[in-house]
Amino acid sequence: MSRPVRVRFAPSPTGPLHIGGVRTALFNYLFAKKNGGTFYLRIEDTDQNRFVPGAEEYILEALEWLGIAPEETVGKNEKFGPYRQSERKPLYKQYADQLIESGNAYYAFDTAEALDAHRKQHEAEGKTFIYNHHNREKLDTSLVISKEETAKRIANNEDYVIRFKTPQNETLHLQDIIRGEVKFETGLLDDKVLFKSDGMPTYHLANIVDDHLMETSHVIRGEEWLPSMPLHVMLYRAFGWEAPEFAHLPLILKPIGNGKLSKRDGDKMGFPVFPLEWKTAEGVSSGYREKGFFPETVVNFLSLLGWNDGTDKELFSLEELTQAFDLKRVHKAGAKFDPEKNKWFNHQYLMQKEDSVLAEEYSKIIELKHLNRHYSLNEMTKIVSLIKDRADFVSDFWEMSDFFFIAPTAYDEKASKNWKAETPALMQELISVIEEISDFTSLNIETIVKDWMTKNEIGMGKVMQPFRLSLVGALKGPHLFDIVEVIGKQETVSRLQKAIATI
RNA sequence: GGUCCGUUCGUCUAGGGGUUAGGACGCCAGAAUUUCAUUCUGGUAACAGGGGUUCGAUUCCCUUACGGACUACCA
Repeated sequence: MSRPVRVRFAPSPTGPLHIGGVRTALFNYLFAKKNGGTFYLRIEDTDQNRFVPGAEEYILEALEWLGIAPEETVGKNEKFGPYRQSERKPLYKQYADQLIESGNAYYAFDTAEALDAHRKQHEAEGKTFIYNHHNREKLDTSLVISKEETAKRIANNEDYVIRFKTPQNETLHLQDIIRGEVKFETGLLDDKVLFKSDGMPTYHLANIVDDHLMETSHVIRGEEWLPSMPLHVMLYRAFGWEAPEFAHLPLILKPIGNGKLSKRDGDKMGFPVFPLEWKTAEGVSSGYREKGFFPETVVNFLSLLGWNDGTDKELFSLEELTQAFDLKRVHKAGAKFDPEKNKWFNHQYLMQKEDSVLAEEYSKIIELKHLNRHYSLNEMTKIVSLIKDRADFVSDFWEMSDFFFIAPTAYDEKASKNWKAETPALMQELISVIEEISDFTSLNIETIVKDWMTKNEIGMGKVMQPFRLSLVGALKGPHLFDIVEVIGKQETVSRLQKAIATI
C-alpha cells in the first residue's frame, strides 16, 4: 500500500465549478501536497448532451486563481493522457468486453420506454423496481438469450447497454478514510449501466478505468458518491485491480433552510457560489473573484468547512494548510455555508495586504470614475492606510473615502443640528488659523488648531463636529486632521467656506 | 418507498466516560474615540428525544425523531 500518492479532481464540464467542487479540488490538492504526491485534473465529459462550452476553461482558470492548479491535466504534463475522457473513448470498450467475458457484466437490450414502464408498474404496486438479480432474468438481456442470438442482435445494430452483474448475496465491508467502515448488501444494489448505447462509458466505468490507468492512489470526492462506492470497489475487484483508498467529503449546505448548496442559492441570497463570474444568455452568476474576495479567503474559508487542525487557529495560508491538512480530521456531518464569516475572513486578509498593493487596486476603481481630483500612488497609499481597517473589500473603499476626492454635496441632517448660531463665525476664525499653517502635516495642524481652541477656551465639540461636517458631509470617517492633510490647505478652506455659505 | 450517511451554542467547530463543555463568526453591552467604523474587554447561547452499559454518560451501544445524499443509457 505504499504506492505514490496520486489524487485527482474529476469534474464534468457541465457549467461553472461551484463552491462544493472547489472544496473537493482543494482537499485533493492539500492531500497531495501534504503527502508529497501529485494532484491532477481529469475532465469527465462522457455525457455529450450536457457538455457546456467554456466550462473546462473555467474550471482550470478557477483553480489557477485559487493557487491550486493541477500538475497534470489537458495540455500539461500529459504523462497519462489524454486527460479528457471523450478523447479516451476508444479505450473503454475493451474493458467493458473484458467484464462480459469474465461474467461480471452482460448486455441489456431494454429500451428506455420499457424500463420506464417497469418502474411505473412496480410503483403502482407499491414495489421498488431494482434492475438486479430480482428480475434481470425476466428482462431483455444476454443472460436469457443465447450467445449467438446476442451476437446477431448486436450485429443488427440493435441498441444495447452493458450492465454490471452485481453479486447476489454478499456483505461488503468497505473502508472510508473519513467514515470508517461502511456496510452494503450487494443484493440490494442494482446492475448499473457501465457502457451506454451511444458507445460511451458511463461515469462508473470510465472513472474506474481511468483512476486505475492514471494510477490514482486515493479517491477524495463528495459524499454524493458514497452510494456508488460498492459498485466501484466491485469493479476494481472484477478487473483484478488494486482499489484506491476512498474518502467521502461532507456536503456543503445552504446557509438557511435545508439542503445542499446549489447553483441557484448564491444570487438569491446575495453571495457567490462560484469562484469566478459566469455569464450565460440567462444572466450573470457572480463570482468570488469579481466580488472582491481574495483567493486566500476562499481557500481558507473552504478549508475550514468540514476540517480543522484541532487547535484554535483559523487563519491559514495555503502553505500552512498543506502542512496541517489531515483527511482523518475531516468530519462527517455536512456544513452550512456562512456568508458572514466568509466576509470576516476577507477582512482579515485585507488587513494583511500591503497598503500600496491595495492602493493600486483602489486606483483602478478611482480611474473609472473620472474625477477631477487626482492623487499619486503615495497619496493613495496614505488614504488606504486611513480606511482599510474598516473595510471588508477593496470595493468598500469608495464609500468610506469619497470625501477625499469630492467635496460634500449634501450635509447630514442630523449632524447639521450641531451647527449653531455661533458656528459660522467660529469656522471663519478656523479658516484664518489654518491659512497660517505652513507645515501642513496632520500632527502639526492638530497641535495648532488645538492650541487655538485652548487659548480661546473653545470646546472641542464646538469646533470639531462642524469642522468634520464641513469636510466630510457627515459625522464619520477617519481622524479629521489626517483628512485635512491629505486634501490639503486649499481644499480644506474651500470646503469650510462652502459649508458656511450653505448650512 | 428503498439504500446509505449524519445530528455539540443561530452558524463553523474543539472536546470526549467524571470539564465551570473551549474557540471563532454573528448578536448584545462596556472601554477607547471630536464622529462613524475598526480595535479591545465582557456577555448571550449547545451536547435532538428515549432506553440501556456504567459508580458515573454529552462522550460507548440500541432505538426513535429529524436532516441529508443516492435511487438515469447525468456526473
